[in-house]
Amino acid sequence: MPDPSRESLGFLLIDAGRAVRRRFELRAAELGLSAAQWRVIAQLHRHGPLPQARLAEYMEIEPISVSRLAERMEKAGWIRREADPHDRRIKLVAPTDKATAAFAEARSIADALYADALAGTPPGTRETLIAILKAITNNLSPGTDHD
Amino acid sequence: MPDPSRESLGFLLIDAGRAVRRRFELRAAELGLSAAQWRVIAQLHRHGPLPQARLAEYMEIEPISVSRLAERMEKAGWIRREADPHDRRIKLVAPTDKATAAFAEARSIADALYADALAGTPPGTRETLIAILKAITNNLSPGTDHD
DNA sequence: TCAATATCGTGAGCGGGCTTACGATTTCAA
DNA sequence: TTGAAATCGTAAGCCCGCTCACGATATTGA
Repeated sequence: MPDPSRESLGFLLIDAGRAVRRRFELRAAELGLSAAQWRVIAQLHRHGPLPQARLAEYMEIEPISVSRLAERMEKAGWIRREADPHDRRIKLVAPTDKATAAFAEARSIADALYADALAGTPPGTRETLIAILKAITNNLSPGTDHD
Repeated sequence: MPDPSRESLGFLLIDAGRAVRRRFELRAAELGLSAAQWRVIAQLHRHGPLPQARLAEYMEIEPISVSRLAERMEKAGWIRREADPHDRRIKLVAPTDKATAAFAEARSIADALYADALAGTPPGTRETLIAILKAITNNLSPGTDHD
């Protein structure tokens, strides 16, 4: 039998993603930052202050998930949520100084982690993997117009 | 700036995994089977009836997660949980006929999904990706003795 | 102008992960 | 033999996704 579980692309993908997340959170535990929270901060540093709806698009999750996430992050002092002066529906999310400081830390944790993850693989593996993952996400995402 | 979010291996991995899971569950919705539940059934068909602790090891999740998952699956009629005659601590998990029937269905859904996911990529991409993902999981898992 | 439509954020409730902590068993070593 | 240690399953309580449903606000079109 062709090993219905271990050879399954989906299983492997989900396993690998979970392993990376688990390791990151283990090492970033003292920062008090989860993987999802780090993703938020990274988006904010990339794009500047954002409405929650925009954040949801960039992260490719649902607005309600951003709502909960932002609520916890605001409570923990990672972000501020300010009213948009031009549109009273919108809450503009911005990183605090604490978030900006943690960003660099988390980045280096992640870099070290990726090095660990790819240890022992041939050179160029990272680029190959990135290209494949982008293709997969593009192929499977409905609004297919990333990057 | 080197695109701190979109180029991040972790983000890409998590995004791709989520995209695959989302698509699978969309198509398997009429089976009433989630990705995690399908993983359980796949393990049972691979290994036969298992104690929950063994299932947790194979799936690389915590026993408590299996506990909840199995509880829901039992209620939905996917599995039975029987007492082990030789060890009263153990609950042996076995698939029902309903699960066995759904297994083949889900398998073909997954196969079609993987084909979609890798559409437009060079031949051999699948094998390359599988090899890399296995390496990552091995590198990052504590008990490192998989396949 | 003003009613229909679209967008924004969130409540309720659920699935699936996790850590920590526990009682019930079994196994093992003194 | 018996007490310590390991193993099994689960309760409690959290984070992070989701669908469905909703009020509030903007935008648009008749």
